[in-house]
Amino acid sequence: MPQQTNQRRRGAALEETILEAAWAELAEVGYARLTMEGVAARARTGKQVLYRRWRNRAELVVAAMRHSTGSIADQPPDTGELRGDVLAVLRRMVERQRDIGQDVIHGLLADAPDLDPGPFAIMSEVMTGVLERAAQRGEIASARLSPRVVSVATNLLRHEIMFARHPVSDGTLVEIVDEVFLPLVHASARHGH
Amino acid sequence: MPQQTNQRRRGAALEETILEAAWAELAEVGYARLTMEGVAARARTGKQVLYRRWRNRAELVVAAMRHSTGSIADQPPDTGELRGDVLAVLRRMVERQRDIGQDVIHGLLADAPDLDPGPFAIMSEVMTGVLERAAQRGEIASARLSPRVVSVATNLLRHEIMFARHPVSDGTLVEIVDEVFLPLVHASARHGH
DNA sequence: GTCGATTAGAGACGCATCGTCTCCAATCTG
DNA sequence: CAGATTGGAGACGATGCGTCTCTAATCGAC
Repeated sequence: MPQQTNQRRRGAALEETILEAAWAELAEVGYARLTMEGVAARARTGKQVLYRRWRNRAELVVAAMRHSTGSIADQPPDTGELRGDVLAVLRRMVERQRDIGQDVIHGLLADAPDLDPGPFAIMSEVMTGVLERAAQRGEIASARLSPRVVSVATNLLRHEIMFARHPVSDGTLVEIVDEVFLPLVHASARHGH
Repeated sequence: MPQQTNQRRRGAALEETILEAAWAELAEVGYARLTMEGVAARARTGKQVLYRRWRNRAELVVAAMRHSTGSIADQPPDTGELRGDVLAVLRRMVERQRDIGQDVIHGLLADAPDLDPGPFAIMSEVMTGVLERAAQRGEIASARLSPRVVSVATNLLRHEIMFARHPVSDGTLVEIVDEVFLPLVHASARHGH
């Protein structure tokens, strides 16, 4: 008779299982109905094991998101053209929204108002990079724009994502870029800095 | 011995009491910890009376908000100048945010994703009015701007309200108006919409 | 005014989930 | 091998949900 080791998981391996269980649960029942007991059951472990690692649902979900989706900053776009780059960034945000789900964003905002704002601020940096490359190509006079202008496209899109009832359409992205972002970039050039 | 009528409240009077109780509860414990039992207790009535009128917490809170705060559309600003009018609108939004509380907005978004979007769309109309009056004064060439541009200031502010950890500063409003909204309005004029 | 219809006031109920706690056994460390 | 750590499982009290039930106050029709 083969030795029936129970193969009890621990440490990192266990953590991985839990985060994947949380991610699956999120996809299946959504944030509002995700429960600690549900995740524990799916991961075949006890609640205590979850609470040992994360203080609450919000923290667990944030960890699961980090584990299962990459950062947009990882692969900056490079289409060789400012407009294409900006659109690419926005499209990636929309894609990410689809993966994560609107209800998760709403839920996290409600549950964890003191959430780390880092992941939001990072879009500013991505846009700064895009603009700098456009300036190097000579597409725009200078990348020295007001931070407000730099982040206007990503902020408008985030607003759209928060309040729209349907997935944000590509047409919306094009509007944001062509009617708001690019005109502002060019207007700034005209008036110096 | 005076007749001791119990003065049992009904109908509109009772409803008023409840909405005020909900509003007070909201101010005292916030949305996340507002409970139906709490509101009922404060209004000295039973839960059933609440559930007879509103299907859930979110609906009750929305009703309480409507009852206790006016609409921004009620008194359109008139400073005689486009910039002043837009700033006045944004300031009123901030004021309203202060009255209502960020956590209420987050909570409602999470609890009632199918919330009536009317109250949001209305800001677009307010801005349209402001722009039309500016056009009549001859301040701008035409009020026929892209809807995206018309609502850019209010949308950016709403984004700020959603994600900012502190009350939105007046400086932020000025930035939105001077660095984004007005440049866009003028740029549109140049290219003739 | 009397009388039925309505609905306020109060709270019990069953359910779900929270976050804590307890227990035993599997696994790791030395 | 022995002791320490941690996983697996679930009981526990607390809380609040939304429903239901019961009595009594009030209303409207006559």
